Amino acid sequence: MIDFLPDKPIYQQIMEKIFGDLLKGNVKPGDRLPSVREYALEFGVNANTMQRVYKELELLHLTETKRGQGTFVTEDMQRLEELREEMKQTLVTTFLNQMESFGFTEEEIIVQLSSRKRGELN
Amino acid sequence: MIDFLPDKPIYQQIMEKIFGDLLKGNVKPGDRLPSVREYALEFGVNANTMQRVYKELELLHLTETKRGQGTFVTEDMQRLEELREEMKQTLVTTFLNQMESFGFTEEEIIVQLSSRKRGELN
Amino acid sequence: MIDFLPDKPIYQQIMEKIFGDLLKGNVKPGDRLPSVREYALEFGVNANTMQRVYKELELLHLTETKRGQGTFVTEDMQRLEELREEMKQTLVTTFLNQMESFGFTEEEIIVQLSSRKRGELN
Amino acid sequence: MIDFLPDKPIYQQIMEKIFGDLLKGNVKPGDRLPSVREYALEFGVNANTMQRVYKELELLHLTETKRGQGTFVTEDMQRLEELREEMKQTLVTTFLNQMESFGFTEEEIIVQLSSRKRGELN
DNA sequence: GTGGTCTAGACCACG
DNA sequence: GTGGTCTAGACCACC
Repeated sequence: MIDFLPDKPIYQQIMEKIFGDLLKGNVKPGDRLPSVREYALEFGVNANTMQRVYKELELLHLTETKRGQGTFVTEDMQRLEELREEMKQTLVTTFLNQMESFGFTEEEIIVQLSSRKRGELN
Repeated sequence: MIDFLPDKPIYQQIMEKIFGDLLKGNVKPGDRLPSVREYALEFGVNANTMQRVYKELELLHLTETKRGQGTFVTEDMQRLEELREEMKQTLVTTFLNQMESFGFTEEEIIVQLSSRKRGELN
Repeated sequence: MIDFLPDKPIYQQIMEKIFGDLLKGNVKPGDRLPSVREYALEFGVNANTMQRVYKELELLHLTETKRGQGTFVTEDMQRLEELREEMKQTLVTTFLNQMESFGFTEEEIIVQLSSRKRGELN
Repeated sequence: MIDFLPDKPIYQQIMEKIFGDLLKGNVKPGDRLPSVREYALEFGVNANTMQRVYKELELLHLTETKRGQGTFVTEDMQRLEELREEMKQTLVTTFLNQMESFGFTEEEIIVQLSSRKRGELN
């Protein structure tokens, strides 16, 4: 179920997965997340690696940690929406910049996008 | 003119830039590329870094080294086209996978893409 | 009314609050303090946490526990005065050491202190 | 020369020391800081601990790390000044809040401050 | 049981 | 040689 890319820090990949779960609503605001040790087992990583994941999530104000009780998803919906929007813009902007830097035309981009979507979604 | 992202290998960023120049036609097949030292100066990087760039470009068969004469862009147009297509697919696939993993809907993606394009291109 | 700092033990924060009440005279020597359970409810913390608060207060000879009757503020005024003086010195010394370790000049300290006081007190 | 307080993370204490050096001007903007390994030796801590120190300093935009070259003090003097001012305010505010929460009068604070200063500076 | 800190040591990517 | 990642395992503070 979990296979990490070799060229990207594991803790980042886990962060992104949890972040994705948050944005997709799989995890609700206020929910208690699994403990560091539980997640470490589930993902097959060291507890310290998970520790770091939670620390970074907290820096983004996505989670709050309550001493001795666990880690909780922020209830600040606005912050969540902000990050979601920010992420969307960043991904799209980065994508378009890359395409442009490699000289792909707008038409090519559209064609490729739609062909991929057909392949995926139909 | 050159500002490297801190989170990506410099040699890769330079590779991408040269690759982009190739794809965009700024550099023509058969053209002689600047020497390692020239480029190292231009980009303000270590000569070893440029060495690696050229090595990797050669592994992709994008360039050929002629002893004592310098490094030249491949004249194998087909190879160039192959890589161009491959790159296009990779970028688009990666982009869509990311968007999906963060739970963005197809509609959102379209809206964001078109709004960005308007901002950029008009 | 109660919001605990995340980076400091809750039991210490509660201790400081009660200590402050003592020093400010909100609570008089000989007064009976609320029971562990009452305080636990009021502060919204675990009863064990309050237990610890009382234990530490007793170690400081600030309170005395009478079996079956509850916890009472010490009537030893001298002890109270001692602790008050001690606390004052500790706080001031710590403050000055910190300011010094960050290289703030005596003048800066004075200016900042007086500007803050004006803002607060007038 | 270095003795760490037992009740505060070592990495924080080191951070504060370096931060203090920055604010005091012992280290100039643009200066290269000792490497992780050098500092680890000097402070007698693990290299990972120093790694963390540098990471946190970077989050504060106090340092910049150049791949394979080392860690450098930011040249953004404004950022430095900002943090200095912020730190000054935070320390003073925290100090006054604490004194107030323990019921010390303004006069007591002034007396204690000046007596400490005499002890220290004359 | 929870999260947080620290150490020791290995390995990698980069310049 | 530089910083960065990861693991393994110990120990602590808090609830």
